[in-house]
Amino acid sequence: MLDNKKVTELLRKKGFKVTPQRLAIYNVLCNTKSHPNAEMIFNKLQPYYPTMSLATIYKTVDILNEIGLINILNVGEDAFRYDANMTSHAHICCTECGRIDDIMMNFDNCVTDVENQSSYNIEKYQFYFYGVCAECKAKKEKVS
Amino acid sequence: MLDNKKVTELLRKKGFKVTPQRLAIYNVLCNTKSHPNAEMIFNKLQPYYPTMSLATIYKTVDILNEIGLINILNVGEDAFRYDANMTSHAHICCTECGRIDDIMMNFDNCVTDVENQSSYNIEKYQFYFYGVCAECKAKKEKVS
DNA sequence: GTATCTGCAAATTCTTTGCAGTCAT
DNA sequence: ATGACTGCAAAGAATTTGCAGATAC
Repeated sequence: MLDNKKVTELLRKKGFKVTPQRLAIYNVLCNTKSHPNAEMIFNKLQPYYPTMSLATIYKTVDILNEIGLINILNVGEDAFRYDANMTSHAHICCTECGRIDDIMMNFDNCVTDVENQSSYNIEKYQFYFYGVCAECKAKKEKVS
Repeated sequence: MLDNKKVTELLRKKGFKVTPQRLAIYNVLCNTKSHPNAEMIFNKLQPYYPTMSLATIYKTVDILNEIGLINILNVGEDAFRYDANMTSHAHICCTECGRIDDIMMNFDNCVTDVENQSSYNIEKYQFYFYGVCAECKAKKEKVS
């Protein structure tokens, strides 16, 4: 969740150019909690950057991921989702409506355990929980 | 990891027919630890079922997943991977060579914590760790 | 000024679908 | 006997690639 000035510095330091598109895409990700996929980012920016293409979004999220500004999520859908929240946390997906929420919980002790048990050097992790969210639970009860 | 007799019973009970292809695909998954994708399963069965198509594999893994015999994994590659090990465990992926290993560790206490913190009913979870495996670590050291 | 970037279109790749013939029950 | 299944080919969908013109530096 860096401001444009910091993002600019970081992009330059890593050898990438700073373009309005790149800043805009990162800002979309900073200002949402919905973990959008490429198309959702595209739709959000459509009014402001009507000529922007999906290819630019894909190229940009790759760069943002490479320089450590965002994470790429795989919840099991056909499309990837993107997240600018880089603090250690997990995700929980509703199997009914598809929403994805953050679980702001730290699992670093799990990482230590796993590193001790395996022969890997662990760089990062992704935890996904699946279940029915409160809203969908309520809806289901109303029906039955 | 059920035997053919138990798989047969389960398929019938859930209203699916029992075919040699279905048993063969499940058996491939039971007899490997490499978490194959559809194409790998296809290649493995090619000598024995030379006319089997990828479509059959995709349809079958969907059914096996639906009746609780396998899990579908998304490690972040382009293709899904399949796992017949249904005991609670996590996966660790080597970012160098792409291998996927099991972490036979139980994370049920995390599930309880998350269920308490969120308003979800949790049905299942997937934990993915990413890092460099022992073999790739050794290779890298030799080069430098 | 020049190397990189954007945006378009085409290509690629994994997965799904429709359908005719086959098989399980 | 019949409803479900297989296998083929074609379709679908997300992502990547190639390239010409535009832009950051």
